[in-house]
Amino acid sequence: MGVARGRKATLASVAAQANVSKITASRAFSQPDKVHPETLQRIRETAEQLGYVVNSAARSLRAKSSKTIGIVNPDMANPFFGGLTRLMTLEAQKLGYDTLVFDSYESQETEDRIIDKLIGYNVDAIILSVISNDHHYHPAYLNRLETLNIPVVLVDRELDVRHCSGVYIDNLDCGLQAGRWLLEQNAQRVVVVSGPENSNVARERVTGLQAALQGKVASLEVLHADFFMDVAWQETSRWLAHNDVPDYFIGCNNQISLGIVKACIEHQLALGKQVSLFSIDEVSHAGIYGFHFPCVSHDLQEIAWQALNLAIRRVVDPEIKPGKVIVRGKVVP
Amino acid sequence: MGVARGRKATLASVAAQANVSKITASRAFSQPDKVHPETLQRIRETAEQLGYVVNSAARSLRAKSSKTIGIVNPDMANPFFGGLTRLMTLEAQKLGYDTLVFDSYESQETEDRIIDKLIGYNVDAIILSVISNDHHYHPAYLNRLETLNIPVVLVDRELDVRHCSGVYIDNLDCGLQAGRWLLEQNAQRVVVVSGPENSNVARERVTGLQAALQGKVASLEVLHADFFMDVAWQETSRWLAHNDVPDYFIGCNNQISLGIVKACIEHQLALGKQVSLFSIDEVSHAGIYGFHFPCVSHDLQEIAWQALNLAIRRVVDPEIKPGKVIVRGKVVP
DNA sequence: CTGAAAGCGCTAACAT
DNA sequence: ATGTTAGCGCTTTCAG
Repeated sequence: MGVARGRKATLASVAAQANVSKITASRAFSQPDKVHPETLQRIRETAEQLGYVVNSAARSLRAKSSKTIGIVNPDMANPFFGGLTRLMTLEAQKLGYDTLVFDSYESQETEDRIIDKLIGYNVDAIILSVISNDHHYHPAYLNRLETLNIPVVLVDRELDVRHCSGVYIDNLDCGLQAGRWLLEQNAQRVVVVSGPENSNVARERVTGLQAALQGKVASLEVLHADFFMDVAWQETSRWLAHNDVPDYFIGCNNQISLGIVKACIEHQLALGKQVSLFSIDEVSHAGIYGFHFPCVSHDLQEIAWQALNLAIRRVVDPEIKPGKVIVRGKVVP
Repeated sequence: MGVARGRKATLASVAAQANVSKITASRAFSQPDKVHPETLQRIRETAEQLGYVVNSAARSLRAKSSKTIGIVNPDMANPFFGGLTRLMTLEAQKLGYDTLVFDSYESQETEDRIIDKLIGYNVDAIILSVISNDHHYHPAYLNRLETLNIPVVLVDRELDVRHCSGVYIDNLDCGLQAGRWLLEQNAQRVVVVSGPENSNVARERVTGLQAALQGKVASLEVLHADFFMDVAWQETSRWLAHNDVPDYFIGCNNQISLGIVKACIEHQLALGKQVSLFSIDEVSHAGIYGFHFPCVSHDLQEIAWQALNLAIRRVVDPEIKPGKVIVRGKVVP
């Protein structure tokens, strides 16, 4: 429609057409309140007509802030991270920021590359769930981000890094709450399927469970899997082959719980009758398939909001120190 | 490490340090084969040491190609789109392209905004699953994209737009294959839970089913839901309350099938015994919860590859006309 | 294989 | 409220 073929409308063309200077046209899009309403409208109309859209690349290059936040997750297919990302994106939108979302596929190399990419895009901050469960994971890019004064907010997987903010789950409390709830149910024989041994998240949850249950139940056994479904399924299955059915299985995250479900069903155990499952994190699709598993659930909305808040705060005022927020889950019986 | 605080290393700084001109340093990252190996290595080392990363914004601004492809989906939480996106991203990587991934949240307004954003990022092409099921949906941005010569590849949801490439599923064939398979199982009373009436995808699948089954089964009824779980669940549930249990339910996509599962289980029907389910698209988590539903399954890897191929082809040679690829599913019994 | 100059589209800093 | 100038970091083009 009246646009030269293959030629992109620029601020210059809009400005010329609307009889204003480039900078006024610029302000019409970045600081509309500093432009006279009539002028503003004329510019807006011209832009519309020319099909003009702001060139983010040029803006990022010149402006102090790109109004963009990077989000990096190890596995977007995991509903915990996928859901969180969607909520953070919505939250960012409200604050006038775009998000650039990347999946690191649980790969360290990919994570490295993505962070470089995000630096290259001049993001104002990075919200990051690292691929590692190890508290002492310290990838080289963290130093670079510190040097560049790009605020980092870690989510869920905690690292021992002073210059990063963090939103973490109170994992000890998760375990404690879960344990207390099980006591109320008079659970006697309890089997915990936990995550990898080097994972803080896993360890703390187990510690909480043990603190609440030790000595108060007939037996408390801990299996170690990792945070993926398959291993948890195999471990549970193996265990079931050699032991009597317990009162309760406890899954230490959503993927593990799925593994437990699969194993129990394969062993033809009536879940909820012969054996029960308590999950930390909600169990995907349970309701659809006719199950209800009590769990400790986390308010993703809250986590998303906190993460964004921690990020933006430091973007707006670089003097502000990194913050740390601990989010507590609650039992959904 | 030796980097000035808060100051980003630039090509100029790398070049100075390595005793070469900016352009040689530039080539070291964009066309390494055109730089003498020794020089190359010196530049690379200097860059490493300075923590230099290419500034994508500046590159996108100046270069012909940003080596970036935009991906837009209506719902990343749907495993069909989520999975596809992951595969397309991997495929793009192999070809040396980055992807910018956005979720339109099934909202037209968001879709509009995202497309503008992508134009602003100077993406080389856009791979798009639109929010609408309507064949005649024709958002204004499509004209803009045509004018700008930005190739568009539509995925799954077909639009009647000449200048867009497309990767579509052979929906009629889906229905036919499903129908034939049901005949082999001697299905007699069949209930199809379909998508919205204005959806081509839904209509074609139903047409295929009807063509295969009409007159060859005792009864064939079609319910209309939409492509989300909840409505399919309610419709199925309502139907079950007033009718005898059929031999087979057919779910016209993965979300609908989940709705059917939920309704059947709530009505205490033994899935696979009292009533069976055939799904178009795989049913999420079925295996975990102890079910196996025969389905028509689509090779996401193939779809992802085709989409990328169609996109890149036109990026590389703008003279190439939009292409259209139809992908056929196959029955997984 | 390497370089010098020009400029992509935008906005910060300073005018007016 | 609006304009002028300069320059962000890179790659294109033309030149050796």
